[in-house]
Amino acid sequence: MSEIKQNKLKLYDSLSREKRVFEPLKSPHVGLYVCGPTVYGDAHLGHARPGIAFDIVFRYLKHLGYKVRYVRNITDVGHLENDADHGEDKIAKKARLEELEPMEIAQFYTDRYMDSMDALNVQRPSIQPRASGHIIEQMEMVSKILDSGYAYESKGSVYFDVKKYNEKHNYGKLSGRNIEDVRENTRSLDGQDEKRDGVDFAIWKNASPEHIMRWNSPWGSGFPGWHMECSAMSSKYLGNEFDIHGGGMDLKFPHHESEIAQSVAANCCEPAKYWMHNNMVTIDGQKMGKSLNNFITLDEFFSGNHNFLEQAYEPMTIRFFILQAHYRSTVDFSNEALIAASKGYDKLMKAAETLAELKSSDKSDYDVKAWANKCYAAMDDDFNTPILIAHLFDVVKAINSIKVGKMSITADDLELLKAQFNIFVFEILGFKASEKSNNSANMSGSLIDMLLKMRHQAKMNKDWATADDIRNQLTDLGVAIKDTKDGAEWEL
RNA sequence: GGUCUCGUGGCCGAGCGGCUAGGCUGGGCUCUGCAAAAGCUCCCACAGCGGUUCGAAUCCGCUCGAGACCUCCA
Repeated sequence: MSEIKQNKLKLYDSLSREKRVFEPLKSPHVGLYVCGPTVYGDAHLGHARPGIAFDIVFRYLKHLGYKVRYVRNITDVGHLENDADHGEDKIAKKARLEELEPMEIAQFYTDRYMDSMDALNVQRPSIQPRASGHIIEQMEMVSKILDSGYAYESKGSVYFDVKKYNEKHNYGKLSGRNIEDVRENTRSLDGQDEKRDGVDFAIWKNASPEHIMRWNSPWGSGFPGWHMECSAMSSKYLGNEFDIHGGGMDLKFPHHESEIAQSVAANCCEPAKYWMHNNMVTIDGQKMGKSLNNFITLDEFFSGNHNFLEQAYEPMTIRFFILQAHYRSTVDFSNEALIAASKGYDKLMKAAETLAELKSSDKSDYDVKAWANKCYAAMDDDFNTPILIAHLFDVVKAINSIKVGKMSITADDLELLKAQFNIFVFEILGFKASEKSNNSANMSGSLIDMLLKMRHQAKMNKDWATADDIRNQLTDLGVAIKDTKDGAEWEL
């Protein structure tokens, strides 16, 4: 039996709209389901948000000792287009344009998505199920809902009967709206005349002739409704009731709202004990998204190849930037903010190196335990990473002070500090030092050390011209020289 | 139009009844042959107007402004 760390983790539950103490249904096991990407385009900064936010949830829960099964789906089928492409699958549409197999497109962008997430040091979920691989499960769930009487068949499609559901249950409880408001504001969609009520939504959709992705079903040739995949796959891998369901705020309605209704109708219970929603990334104060066409892809950030970008940004800068804001707040993108994040991140990483070489003495001026407790308190308070990062910079100051000799630390405290610092920075926040150390780097390191010796000799002789010449030339090559009391240090 | 969020210093962003985070930027000082780095330090903000309170950025009301969802969206 594994030990769960003593903690008072609270998380904000979107359904009850309050912070609740986290208590898993079947401790030490935790089931976490997050809505993943629709793979018909490159991942942009907006996709990094839930990727990183729930990576933190995943990492922290594991750190606390829970056995977490993290499921994040890949949507490669099912989302309807509006406008000119009534009823045509988004992926199928793209496929037609590029004359590729739909699955080829899906695979291509799935791989690209994974690459981007890997670059951001987002840990891979335990399971990444594809919607197209779970058509049978989805059909089974549609049947169950029909059996329970909360759906009806109409012209080869199956619709969820919201009105009937709402008689006994509350459709709208998650997104905070009532069925009348929804009805009034529903615009006319394809297939509206097939529905008994405008608020009803398709759980199985009849495929029009030009629709490429289609499967035979008891109701005819078609494809699953928009929200079925998450309901079917979450219950398959995590059970009818699991702990946490996450996703972007923009999915609350209608996606998550409908998921709840489907699960109640099919399985007689609500799927998740806690609902978590990350907020949006904005650009010029507006949501960055596909529909507004104002997005910048992660690859573009990494390469700097975009008009908005003044420079390229390291993946870890993006990660740091996102974690400096709380996941439930919007973050506004700007070059200025990213450059600031980049500098702050470098400072943190330098401190990590300094810490590794720190020397202890016989007394401590820094209360390491109190510091660590504050860090845990920040994480326990709904994963408050900005506060955690603020505490990290507090200890960075202490680390630098100890190095300069203005503060001191005992061997025991130093050991604890190293352990906890690494836990918070690398294990929980998931940062990683940039990989500079390889053979050629070692070689150039030796060469730089040699040049520094020559410079030291020149300095002894008060030959400032030579000393400065060596330093300036190294600086031009991108090697920064820092003179300290113990001799010169350098970094790339 | 409906539902709901949010408006914090030069910028980004926490806090959500008192002790006024943190990062970036800018000024000063220490160290140093100079520089860089680091340390110390300064710049004490909470959209506006009322109200509650001994006390409000934090609670309530109104006004103004921004945004999200209501359609695929992370």
